[in-house]
Amino acid sequence: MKAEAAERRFVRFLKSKKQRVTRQRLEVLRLSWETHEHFTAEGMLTWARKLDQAVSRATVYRSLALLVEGGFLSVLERGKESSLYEHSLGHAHHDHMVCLSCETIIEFQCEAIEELQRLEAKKRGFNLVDHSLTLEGYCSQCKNPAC
Amino acid sequence: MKAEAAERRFVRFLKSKKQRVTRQRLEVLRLSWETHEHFTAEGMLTWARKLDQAVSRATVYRSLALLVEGGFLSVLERGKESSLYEHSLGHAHHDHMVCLSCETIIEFQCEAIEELQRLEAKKRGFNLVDHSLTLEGYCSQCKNPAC
DNA sequence: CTATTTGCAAAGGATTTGCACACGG
DNA sequence: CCGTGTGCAAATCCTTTGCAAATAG
Repeated sequence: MKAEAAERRFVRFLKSKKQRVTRQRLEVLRLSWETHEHFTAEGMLTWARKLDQAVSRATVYRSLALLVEGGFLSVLERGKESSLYEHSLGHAHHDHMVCLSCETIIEFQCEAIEELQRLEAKKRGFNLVDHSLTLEGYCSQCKNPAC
Repeated sequence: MKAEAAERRFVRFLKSKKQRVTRQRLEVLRLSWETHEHFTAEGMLTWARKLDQAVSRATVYRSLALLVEGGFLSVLERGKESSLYEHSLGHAHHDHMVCLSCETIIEFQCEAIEELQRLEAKKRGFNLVDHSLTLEGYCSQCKNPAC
């Protein structure tokens, strides 16, 4: 999805929630569309401050949460490490493999896994909303130090 | 696996790492075998203090990390929430469904999903070490408020 | 003996919050 | 204008760390 379309959709989303369209919120949305990498809240703050030195950390966090809630961004939580965000609208869902050595993130999709998840959920009368799957290991460029 | 067997194995594990067998470490191991629920570090601290008021929070955290490293416990990380631990040695691997409403945790196993994960990893020359899969949604007792 | 561990309290880091002011609709 | 949103700094929460004293082997 193009940045402009995302923006229009975000404005609609805000209005539907009776929330206001502010410069800061649009800025965070636009910036998140300008990269195809995963980014942190802190990274977003740095970018936003290049445009507007007054943007506050709190606003960046609040805007990111709003964008996640609206499905514009998806989050990759990393335990104690800061969360990574990526714009998701119009991107097919995917999961991640994270290299324990170089921290590279490889995205992958597997419809069969998704289907099995839905099946397992259904078996238990569980109403599936979302899921997160992360594979940990060593990427092809990093030898596994443990072996 | 029985508690005693786990204990013997833990002692062996510690020796192999040239680490010492201490009262505190054994206590944390034993206590983690006494419940079949998931527990937090703070919960473990509370239990441990019933036996020994002097146990420190730091030691509990350090022991839990050691037990995880040795494969005695597995962790369920929950973003900003505190991690949940459960004893895992001798338990088949399983994944979790977490109810967004009542927070109930349902465990499930699906060998087919595991197999597909291995396949996806192999495709990309990724040396798989571990994985975490969590399904979020609403359990059969909680109506999905969003619908 | 002497290298590890422990307990304590203080530090840490990511994220959230309270509040007065700014501002969108 | 009125109710949200923002910026700031302080607070929070879980977890980790530094260090002197205790202790395992």
